[in-house]
Amino acid sequence: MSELKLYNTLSRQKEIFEPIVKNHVGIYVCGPTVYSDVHLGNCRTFISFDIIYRYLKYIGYKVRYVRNITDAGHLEGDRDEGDDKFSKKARLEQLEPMEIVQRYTVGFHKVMDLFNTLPPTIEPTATGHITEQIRMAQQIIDNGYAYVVGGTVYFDVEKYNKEKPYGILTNRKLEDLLEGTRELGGQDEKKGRLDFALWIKAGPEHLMQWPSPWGMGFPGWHIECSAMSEKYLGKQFDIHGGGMDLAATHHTNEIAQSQACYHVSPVRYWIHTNMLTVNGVRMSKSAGNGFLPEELFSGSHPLLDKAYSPMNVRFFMLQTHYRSTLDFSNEALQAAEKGLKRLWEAYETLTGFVPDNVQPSANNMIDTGLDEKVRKLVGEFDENMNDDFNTAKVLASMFELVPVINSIKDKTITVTSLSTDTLTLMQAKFKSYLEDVFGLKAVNEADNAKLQGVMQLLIDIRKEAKGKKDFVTSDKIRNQLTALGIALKDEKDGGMSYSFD
RNA sequence: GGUCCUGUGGCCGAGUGGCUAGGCAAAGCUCUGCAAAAGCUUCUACAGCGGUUCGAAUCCGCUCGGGACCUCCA
Repeated sequence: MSELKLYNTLSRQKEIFEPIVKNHVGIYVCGPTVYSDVHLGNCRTFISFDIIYRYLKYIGYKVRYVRNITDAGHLEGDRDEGDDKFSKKARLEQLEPMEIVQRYTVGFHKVMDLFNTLPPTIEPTATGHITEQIRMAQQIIDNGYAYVVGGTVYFDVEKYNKEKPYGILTNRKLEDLLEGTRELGGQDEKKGRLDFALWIKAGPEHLMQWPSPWGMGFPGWHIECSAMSEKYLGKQFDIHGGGMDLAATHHTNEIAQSQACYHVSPVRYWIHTNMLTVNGVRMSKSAGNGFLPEELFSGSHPLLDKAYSPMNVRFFMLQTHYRSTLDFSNEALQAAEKGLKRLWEAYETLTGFVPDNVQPSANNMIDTGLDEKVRKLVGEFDENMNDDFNTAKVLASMFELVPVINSIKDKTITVTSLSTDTLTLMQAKFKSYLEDVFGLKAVNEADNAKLQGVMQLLIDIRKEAKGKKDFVTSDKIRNQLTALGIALKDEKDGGMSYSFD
């Protein structure tokens, strides 16, 4: 099998993945800021990393997957003087900040569960790691890369840049970055325009504040990820991920903080996922074009024609590479829905095949050409995932196998055309990929025993009617079931099957 | 202005210089009491203009268009 290659933002090219500790992977992903509902764009990132996490496990790594919950310190405005997002929302709704945090954390977990994403192995919160953040800020001060002004601690970007390239992650020079920044006003207390706060002095109006060596205050946004990733993954770890929008500021600052604190570059591979767009424009909270998962599942959003299931959306996302933007539209979702149905039904059919152990005779010779084609396509699953997690290509290979599966079902091809090994391999790989790596599951839990009994009864009655050429009765059964969203299909061998829309 | 990404057939979308991506839609055929499903077949595109090359969607240059980041956002 080929080696896993992944695109590293730091080098702007695909690199062969080599973990720091053999057989183990440490991965940190920036999680949500829980002051409002997660929208679908947020979900895309977490679903992408869920698949990366699942794949790393699938190829045998022991993975420690840390994804934080930001529940403090994220400022509302673009300056270091705004209120914290939680305080603001809490004041607005007359709630405790922690009630806000709890509500949206629970909501986030519920949505992640609907999308069938696995929980991270550690999910630390910023408020649970205040002392770690204070300690780190202090160390950065002691190392000479931060300074205190009136109870606020600032990171000295220009000093840091003299030793290490500050803009390394997004390939920017400090001078260019400075150009894009406004002049410091008279009110500003920080020395450099790019300096950012590690710790922020709290005023009496701030609802969330903690004691520190510099007085009462709360942590800056970037320090939490540096402190928590170091605590659980070490001073240097394998993979750090997040949305592309975080690279330029948040992740750039994380690198600077960790480097200034521990004198080592914290992350080996930076992975960034691209944005979800609506009509070509990025979905975001501030643009007001966000889709809530609920609106999608219920079809209540004005731009949607109908409801789409979580698995439908997950599949839709798999059809695009994680580093490409993905545009969200009715048409695309409907196409994905039909594609998933076709693929999933083929998968269920495949699962039902029993490998034939009969010795090949003149009548059931193995079709070597077909057998090789199947093996080749199945082999491509791993190859394509190893190529920077190309889920779209894996699905393409799977779809090419669908006609083979359906032809076996229709007896156009005999099961014995494939060797037992090949058939078993195909079954195993489909299961591994669709369920374990892609995290898809059957949309309709049709394994309700009573419902199955009723369906079997209707099928028997219809068969009898058809046998007597009583097509009025047989059509009535089928048509009424269709109206209920149950498709009854006559199979080639005289049997009948059904599926739920 | 700076740093990048991007422009693929009706739509969505993969694409490592030479081999049919794939999905959806559409058309025809087969199967079928009818239908649905399924199978087979058809639709063979790479923004424009130059260049490199035996050969480019893929590399280089220019032009035009779209987007992201540089300020809170996955």
